[in-house]
Amino acid sequence: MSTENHFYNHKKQDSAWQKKWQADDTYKTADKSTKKKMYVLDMFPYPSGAGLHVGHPRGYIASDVYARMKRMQGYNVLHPMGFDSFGLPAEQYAITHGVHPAKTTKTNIDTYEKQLRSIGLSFDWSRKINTTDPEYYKWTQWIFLKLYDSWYDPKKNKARPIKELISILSKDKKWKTYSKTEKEEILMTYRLAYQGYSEVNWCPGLGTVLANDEIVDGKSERGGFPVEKKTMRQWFMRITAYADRLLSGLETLNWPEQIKTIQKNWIGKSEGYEVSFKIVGAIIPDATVTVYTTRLDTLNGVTFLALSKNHILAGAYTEQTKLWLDDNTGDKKGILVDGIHGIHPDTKEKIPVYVTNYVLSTYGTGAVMGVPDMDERDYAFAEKFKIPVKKVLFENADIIAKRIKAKKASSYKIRDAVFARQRYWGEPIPLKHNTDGTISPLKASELPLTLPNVKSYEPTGTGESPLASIKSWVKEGFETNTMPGWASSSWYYLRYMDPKNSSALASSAAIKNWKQVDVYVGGAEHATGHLLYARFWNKFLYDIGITVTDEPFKTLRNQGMILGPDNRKMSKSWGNVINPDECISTYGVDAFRLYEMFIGPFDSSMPWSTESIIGTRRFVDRVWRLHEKVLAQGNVKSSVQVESMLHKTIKKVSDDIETFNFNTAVSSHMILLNTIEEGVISRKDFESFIILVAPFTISLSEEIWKNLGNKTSIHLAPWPKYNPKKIVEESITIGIQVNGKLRGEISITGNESETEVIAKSLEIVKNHIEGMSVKKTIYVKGKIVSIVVGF
RNA sequence: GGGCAAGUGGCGGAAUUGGUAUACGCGCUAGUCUUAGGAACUAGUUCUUCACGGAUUGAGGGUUCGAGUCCCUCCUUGCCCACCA
Repeated sequence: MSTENHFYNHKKQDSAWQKKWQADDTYKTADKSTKKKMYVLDMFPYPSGAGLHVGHPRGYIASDVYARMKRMQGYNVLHPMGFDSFGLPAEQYAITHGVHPAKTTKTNIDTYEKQLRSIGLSFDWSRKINTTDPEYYKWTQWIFLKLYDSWYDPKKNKARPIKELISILSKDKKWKTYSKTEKEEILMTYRLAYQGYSEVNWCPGLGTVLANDEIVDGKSERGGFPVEKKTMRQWFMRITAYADRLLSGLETLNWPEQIKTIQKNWIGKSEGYEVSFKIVGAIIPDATVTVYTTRLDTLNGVTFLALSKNHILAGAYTEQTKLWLDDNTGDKKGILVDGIHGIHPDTKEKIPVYVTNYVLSTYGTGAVMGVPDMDERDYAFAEKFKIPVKKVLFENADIIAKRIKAKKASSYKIRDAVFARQRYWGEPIPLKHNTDGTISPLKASELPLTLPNVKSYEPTGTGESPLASIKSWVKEGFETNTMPGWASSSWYYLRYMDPKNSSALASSAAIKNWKQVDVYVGGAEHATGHLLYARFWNKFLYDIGITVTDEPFKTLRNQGMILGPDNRKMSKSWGNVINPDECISTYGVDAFRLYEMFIGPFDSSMPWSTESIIGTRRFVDRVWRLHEKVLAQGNVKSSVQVESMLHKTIKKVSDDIETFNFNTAVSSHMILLNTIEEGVISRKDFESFIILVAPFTISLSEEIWKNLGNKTSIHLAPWPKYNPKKIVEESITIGIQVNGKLRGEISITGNESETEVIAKSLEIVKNHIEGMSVKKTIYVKGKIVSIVVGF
């Protein structure tokens, strides 16, 4: 026997078939189809200069296996890929190397696309999108303008056009007396995209403002630069308007519970009361401090009021004092507000008022009633400032509320999202600042507002974007901030539905057809960023009649991280990065895909093993040899065990792919192969087996399929059907327990009566029950015999 | 400090959801074959014991005829949020 035929030539097959699939448009998605639709989406990547490591494709291969099975099960599958390419890294590279970000972005996209193609992912590449393409970001800008032109009506619980708000406001006679600027200022407090002056996370190192989720341990996520508080003019997204819907919508989603919990906590809804305390001695007449509390039942124990430094009654402070109060990470700090005191609404006692660092200005009312007897923080503060601690006499909250006229109120942790970066490589915000201070949005027909070229990509350091240094840009009055990274990724799933449309972000027919993403695959790290923002935008687009479902992603699956062989996160600095190109070249794309799926449960993290991948390569070779055997053999029937195992495997693999249990699906393939090698398989059953592995082993299956005489692609062949009648068990062996310990086993067909089985079992384990009496017998059909004995 | 996961051989892990724990794969051991090598094939491989047997799913307790799976206490690891009133 020569050995040559006995190894599968992956290099030849991989490249040949990939060319063929591309030439044949095998994976092209039909815009119109009578088949049921299935939208399977990966979180699109940000193409970095480093290219892919073996951890990245795990999610892509999983979604690909799923999409392939669905295609073979007769669905019209939308499975696209694109690139999220605005953002800091390309810009930082431009600063250090002087290369235009557009150029870097193009190079990186090309590298990524080449790598993704080599993994044989069944994307419809004709739908590829690139967020830095003006034809794409035109629609990101268009959505921004819609948000700018909308307000949230809490009564109708949806977004409405701003002109409808104006007609409501006009009913008030006062409205006409306001100047144009005053009217604009009022409207700005309603717009869903609005400009505000707010304390933000300013990062001098990056020269930009950051969102909360871009800060890790008080430092910027990218670069690790320090972050400080600064009050600046910003664009915001009024995501807080959607807080309740973002919360209730979670219940309708088939998402991992962990992600739902994270979003729930992030939104942070709590129910309580607002209580007003009269203030005596303030300059403002009839001054009150309203606090938010979830524990109105402890009102009796209030001995002080604590205000945040931004509270209207907090007073003016020197820069130094402000800085001192800014630090709210360590000890409790506070200043007694001289000359004023509060009045307890129930007891009418005088209580002192403090400004403290531990009360957040952005939560509740920015003021807290201090109950040192109940609350640890209040106690720590009271102890430090020698404030008396009063023993709480609990009383029903509703009764107190009625008596002191406290209102029920809800509070949320979620904050409006900063929607501006003082950087260059992002979508321009399509607005003009007029000389009178008002703002004019661009018309839809004026979009896209394209990003101009600049000489220097360096941030100005004054908190302005490099765009501020372009005279023509500033002269036109264009906004110099750009959009943050999450803008374009908040709606891209809609663009794939109709990626080349120049008159709408996608045609309403396409959106009606594809509706929403059926299965969305990506990392869990986007729980409070992308996944929340995209839900918010989708809900807004639903309100204005663009999308047809309230939620964008029906089912979500998170992939676990692949660590280096040393169990550490893959990184250049550890030198533990495994490149997929090398794996594919050594073992072939099929062994690589199998191993990525076989390595362990899809959603858990695990180390890459450079030796274990040989196991899936052996599987590939064994299937190849089996196919040679099948081609050589005559017309044979499958052995009973093989046929039975085949049908068990059809059920198991179909179920496992459906539920993303890819590791056990591959394991079932291996068990089936082991069974086939010990028996005989018919040509027809072998075809079923090859189809069953085809979503994993794409080239191998295709080549074998051709050799079996098929003219069309296996990847469009119908998925095998499971026939329960084919599963025959001649006999099964079950255990016999005596007092809970396994003492023997018995072979049964399953047709015996309980008495029969028990009688035989007692005979088998008679040594273990000698001299004792049988107290109880249990027979769980087909599972176990349990005998209880005693003296 | 709060919340959420998870702990099973030398390694990655499986277990029909309360029914014979360690499937599948890697590695390892022995053998077969071969024109060097990486290969392939056959047998074995949780631990302990020459063996009969015994023990075993992070530790301890409980429920049950029966627990990796359910309940309680504790330990360890990972992730998320951290003065949210």
